[in-house]
Amino acid sequence: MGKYKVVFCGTPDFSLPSLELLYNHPLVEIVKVVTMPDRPAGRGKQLQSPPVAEFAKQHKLPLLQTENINKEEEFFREMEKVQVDFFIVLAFAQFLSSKILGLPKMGCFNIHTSQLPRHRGAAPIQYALLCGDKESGVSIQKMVKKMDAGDIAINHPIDVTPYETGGMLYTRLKFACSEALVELVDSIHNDTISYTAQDESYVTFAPTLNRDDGKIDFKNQTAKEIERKSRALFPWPGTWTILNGKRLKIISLSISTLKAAPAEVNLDQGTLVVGCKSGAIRLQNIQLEGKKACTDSDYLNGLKSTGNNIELKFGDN
RNA sequence: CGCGGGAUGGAGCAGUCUGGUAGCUCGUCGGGCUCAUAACCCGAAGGUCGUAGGUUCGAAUCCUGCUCCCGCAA
Repeated sequence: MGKYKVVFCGTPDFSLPSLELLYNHPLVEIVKVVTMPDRPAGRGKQLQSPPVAEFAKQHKLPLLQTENINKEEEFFREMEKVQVDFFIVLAFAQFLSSKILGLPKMGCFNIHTSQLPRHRGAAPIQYALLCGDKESGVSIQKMVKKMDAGDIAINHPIDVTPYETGGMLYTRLKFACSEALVELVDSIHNDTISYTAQDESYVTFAPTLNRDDGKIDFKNQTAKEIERKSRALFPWPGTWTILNGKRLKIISLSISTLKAAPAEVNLDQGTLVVGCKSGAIRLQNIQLEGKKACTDSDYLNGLKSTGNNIELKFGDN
């Protein structure tokens, strides 16, 4: 019996463990890797290849970089000819048309980093933490035209720790995806695959986050909300606020027992404590724009060298 | 050549515009006070001011090249 002919669609480093697993899987032959085009990125806007493209080049896998997979006629005909068995789609950032969805014999499988139907959308990892979920996981669904709404083939739960950050959960799920993928290939191979329809009444959405979502408003958010947000959005997109008219990145913070009026500071213990709508937050590690990250006490020590009274104003204008 | 900030004893900063060989808050070390302390008091050590060159009687400070770090943006 021949290997399964598989197309892998993905873009960032998050896709790599799963791609690598398929690459090393004895039952799988990767007939094409599809990813986004090279983009100018970073300081100086250098052109950079997506990690998945790098991997494909390095291991001499057939690679297609495209802005829109649905418009790649040649790719479509080629895949039709080789009779692809299934697609694996993970962090691809493109929609697949129904034409593509119907191309492979067994359909297209999407690996999603939450237990569907909870947290459909682009940012399920952060939303799990924002919502204070005790459990997260990986679902593999058979893709349909509606976003993240397909029947579930594999459900692979993992626990969430109370101190978990977005980055930590991201990393754990990155590898959990490849484990779920093993289960999927197994179930296909043993012909034990079964599908469960999603219960639409439990659907929640996790829309794309951007930098503005990381803004903290001490007047209108409680300490508890801010603490959760800080963990959920670390390290991306990160949380920040405006201090004395400049952007202040907040690397880490904790809930403080000290008291302070909303958006007012309390420096009584040599730490930077800011009052919230309710409760107060200590900003432990902060980074002023153009500066390196440092602790709150380092920052306060530095302010004293100016000799002036320390005035710290949080918020806009 | 996308925009911008920065590099000063171990840490975070001031001083740069208006050149005259360096200061603040911490930390460290020694001593004192205290039942004790992350608290307080006294004292000390520690810096070729990122790097190369230029201007000058004299450069952390003005000019030029280079390296590294960071915010925005993608």
